[in-house]
Amino acid sequence: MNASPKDGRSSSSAHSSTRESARSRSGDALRAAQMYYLQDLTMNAIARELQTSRSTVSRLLSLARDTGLVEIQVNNPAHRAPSLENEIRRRFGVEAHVVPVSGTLDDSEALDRVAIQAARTIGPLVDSNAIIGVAWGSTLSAVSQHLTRKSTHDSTIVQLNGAGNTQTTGIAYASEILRRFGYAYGARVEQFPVPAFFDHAETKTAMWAERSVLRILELQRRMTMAIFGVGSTNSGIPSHVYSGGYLDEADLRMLHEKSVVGDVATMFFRADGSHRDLQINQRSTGPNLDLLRQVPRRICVVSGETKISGLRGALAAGLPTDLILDEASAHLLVQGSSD
Amino acid sequence: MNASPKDGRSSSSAHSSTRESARSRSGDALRAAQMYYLQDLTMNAIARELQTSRSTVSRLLSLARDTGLVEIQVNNPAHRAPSLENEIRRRFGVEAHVVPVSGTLDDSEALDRVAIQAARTIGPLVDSNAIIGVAWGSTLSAVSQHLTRKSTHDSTIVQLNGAGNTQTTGIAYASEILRRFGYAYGARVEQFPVPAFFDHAETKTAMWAERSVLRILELQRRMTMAIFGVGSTNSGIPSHVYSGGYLDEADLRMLHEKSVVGDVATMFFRADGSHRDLQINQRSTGPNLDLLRQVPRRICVVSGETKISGLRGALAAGLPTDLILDEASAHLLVQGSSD
DNA sequence: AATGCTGATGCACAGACGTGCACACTCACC
DNA sequence: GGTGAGTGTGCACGTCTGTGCATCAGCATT
Repeated sequence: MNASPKDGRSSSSAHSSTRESARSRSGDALRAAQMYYLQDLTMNAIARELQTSRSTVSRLLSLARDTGLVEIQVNNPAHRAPSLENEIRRRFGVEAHVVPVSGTLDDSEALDRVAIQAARTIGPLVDSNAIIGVAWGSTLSAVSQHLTRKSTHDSTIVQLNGAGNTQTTGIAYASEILRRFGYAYGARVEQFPVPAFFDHAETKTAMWAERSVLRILELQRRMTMAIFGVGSTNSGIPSHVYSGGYLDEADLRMLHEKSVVGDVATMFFRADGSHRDLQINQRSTGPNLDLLRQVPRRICVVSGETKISGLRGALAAGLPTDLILDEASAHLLVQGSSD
Repeated sequence: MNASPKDGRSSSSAHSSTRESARSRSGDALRAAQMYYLQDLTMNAIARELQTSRSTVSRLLSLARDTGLVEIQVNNPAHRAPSLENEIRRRFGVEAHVVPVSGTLDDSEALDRVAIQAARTIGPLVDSNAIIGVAWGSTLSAVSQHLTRKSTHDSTIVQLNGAGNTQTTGIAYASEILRRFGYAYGARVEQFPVPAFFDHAETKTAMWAERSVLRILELQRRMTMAIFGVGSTNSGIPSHVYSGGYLDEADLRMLHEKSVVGDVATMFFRADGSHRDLQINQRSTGPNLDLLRQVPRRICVVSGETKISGLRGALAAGLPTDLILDEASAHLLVQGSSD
């Protein structure tokens, strides 16, 4: 990053012990973080030692947090009674992270809180040399806004499915989502410049032979992690995909007729997880679900009870390995399904 | 712990979705911690959701921290310029954790801050099924007072060397140190009820064949981690060992004559790390240093510039794998030794 | 030299936080 | 049934912390 060459002037002859060890902003941030979080000094005390003002220390500390210098983990001791997490793991075979939210919140606020916690949960899982597939949609957009930075080497963010669409332009936000991920983890960003759905399956076939597309597909094949939400057909507030002009009337009718319950990255499935025979998936640019299932870590973020039926389908299809969802939905999930 | 059966009174009849999921104190602590550290809510907001007062939330949060529910790490990005840590690793082959302290602190305060940070650094390294050897002395005493709890299964704390001594009684604190470690990590504590030094090497030989002693030695052989300070002969403030009545005049003279620079767990060594020919070690109850070197993780905590020469010896002898020390000492350490 | 721009700083204030204290409740023992 | 120890709670207070604002230094452009 900012390779400030100010270190050359080590000098200061025999400066007893204070000595300007990396007197850079981030160096100070590290020292401040150690003193604050590891030695329990107050910001005032730190300011004195760093010879600066208390408010600067406050800012240094938020820098340290935002920058990933400080990592705060909340570990859920697995050995608690029949916690929701355990229950979900037992029934669906996925690692669950239940986000506590009081039931009386409006949807967008709940989404926001799930997103914050999701972002912080994902952080520690990101490694160097990772290839991270990222979908788009309101959930992922919210998550992307709360990522904390963590510098990695040689990581790549790759778009899971096309976002193109004739009607709205607002969908430039797909690339915005990717950009945020890339920024947070210091990773290359690989967009997937295709529409969400082709009009004709043949076009897809043709495009899938193009080298520009093949490069993306190859990256997707090598993904080490995938992050996505779910769409749900019966959602009260329909997902982007269902209302944003991606699908026409006929498509929607067809989804209903074929008992589709939801989608992940614009690949649709039924309640039992079946999907291979759905024609529309041959026009979708999302990842082949069989391929997706081979990604070592597949994180699904869900907020809102209306998405439950879509989520059930995704679970039946074995798509996620990790599930981050709000408490109310978690309750519904375990209630609705028999043991 | 306190299995308070107070849950029976669920009350509030059909409370829509709040629902008393594990409405125990530590359950609330977990929820509060998630909301505070993962969702950035204020304590007030959390209090509302948990239907309690803000001050209770404050207390829940400190419980969560003390209890190890919340873990705060400060990671030092290795890829910074010639940091002290890197320099020490390169020269001495140990992982260094330099504790920032302004040079103008009195010794006991510096020790305290090194100890706090040491305690927090050690925490994440402790695992289940660990066997942790712990020495005693002023440094370890300070560290033991700041350990944060972390529940483990089936771990053991084993005393590294005897603490018995005819003169002072205050040495009951050796067991106090162990007790604190045991409490913090939920581990069994195995004391080593022998004097620090035998008067006659033969007594040690005899004792070392006793089954009670063999049990401890066997545990020591299987240690997964050892934690110790260093003693330094030229220390201005002499370590306990050198002043507490463990050694007589003749012993001290001998240490000087043989060019002993310090000790770890009452096993002495010279500046070059040599120790096998020191007679006194045959009367000491500390662990054979060759054996100590086989422990996978060996953490040495040092505060105070007077201990540098002892520390140099310990490094020459290859005793620590990890070194936690204050900044001033770290500077001295790298300065004094040629590249 | 004057200019505007960017980013860091300190000040001051409002809001958030930790903690001593008094009180209420539970449980165990008399 | 009474009583006392132990524990958890809310209140109130003083301290600690985040942040808008004005300022200033550094730097590039005119």
